[in-house]
Amino acid sequence: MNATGAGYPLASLYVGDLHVDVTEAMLYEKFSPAGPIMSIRVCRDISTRRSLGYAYINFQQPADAERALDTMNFEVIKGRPIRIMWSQRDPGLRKSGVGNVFIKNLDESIDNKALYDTFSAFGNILSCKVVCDENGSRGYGFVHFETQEAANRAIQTMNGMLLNDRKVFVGHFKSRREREMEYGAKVLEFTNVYIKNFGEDMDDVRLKQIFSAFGNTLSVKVMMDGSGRSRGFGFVNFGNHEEAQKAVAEMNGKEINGRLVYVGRAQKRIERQSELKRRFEQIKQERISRYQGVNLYVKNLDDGIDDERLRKEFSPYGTITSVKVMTEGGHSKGFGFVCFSYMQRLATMRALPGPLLGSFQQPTSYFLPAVPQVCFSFLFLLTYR
DNA sequence: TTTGAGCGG
Repeated sequence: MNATGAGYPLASLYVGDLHVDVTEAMLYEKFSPAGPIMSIRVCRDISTRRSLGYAYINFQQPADAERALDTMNFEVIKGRPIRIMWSQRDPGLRKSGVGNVFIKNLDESIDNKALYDTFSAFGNILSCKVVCDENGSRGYGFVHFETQEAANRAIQTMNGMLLNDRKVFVGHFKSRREREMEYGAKVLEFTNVYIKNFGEDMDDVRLKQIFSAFGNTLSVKVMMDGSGRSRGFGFVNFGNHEEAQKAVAEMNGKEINGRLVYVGRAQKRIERQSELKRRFEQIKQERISRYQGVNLYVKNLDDGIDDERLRKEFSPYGTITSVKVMTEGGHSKGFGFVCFSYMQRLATMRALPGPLLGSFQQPTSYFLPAVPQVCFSFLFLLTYR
């Protein structure tokens, strides 16, 4: 397909992936050798005038535009390879993703041009790119063909082939959403089961005995520490999902070695990491909101002051949710925390001696000699670690 | 390990 194809403006090129500082003048300099140019426009944000990273080059002759596309694609301006396509105002093909191919495990030596040349054997390419960062190729890229047929040919021929000694994956492009859906469907069909809390007295053979009751176990693994002792958890992979599900349904919460065990779908490492992270964030958030503006830091405490005494001294000011004198080796470290319930916050502030009110604005320490044997200083903490 | 962005006057 070329500029004479249906729907293409005759001699207009779309140039994308432009550095924001690229100007019409720079583009003119780059493209004018290909032939007489009618107009060039870098598209800009209407209010800020900042470049949107793409431009149009309108040639007088379609043949010149075609030559520019063939010879100048991926040329570098301001350190960035430009990506040239025919101007195609109908977004249908771009949006549908038909003919879009994803390639991974690319050798770092394969750049945009090499990818383009390799895949153009299968049909007309609308757009092509190797994804890069500051260190060069990230080893994957995209080739968007004009037709599904060309994409199919490319996948059929190239998937699993060696490209500069690396076996590349070539498949239809899938959006993040599609991939998540696929993964979700796979998760629902899990066969691998995770068991924890069965203690040290366990090995593969025994675990297999227990879980064989639910079906055919393809693999059984009790995780061990360096000295060969059970770490209290392991995995059983079943021949099919129904067996795995049955094992979970019947064994979760049951007793093994006198302990209540957890039995559930085994997660991938990535999945588990993200769940742990999420849970940690949630706990942190709860803690912040629980203590926000209500926790008092008390320092300069006499050695004899314990939790009990601290609570007694502060209880006239409101409902205390927790009191803690920090200790080390059984000895007071001379400071601690008193936490009031949120509803008590204002009342607490009003009840505290006048000069102290100022301390709520800034993390300043105040010395309060009026209370016998106990010296207080206050500052409000936003968070409590 | 890695599954995008993108169409004016």
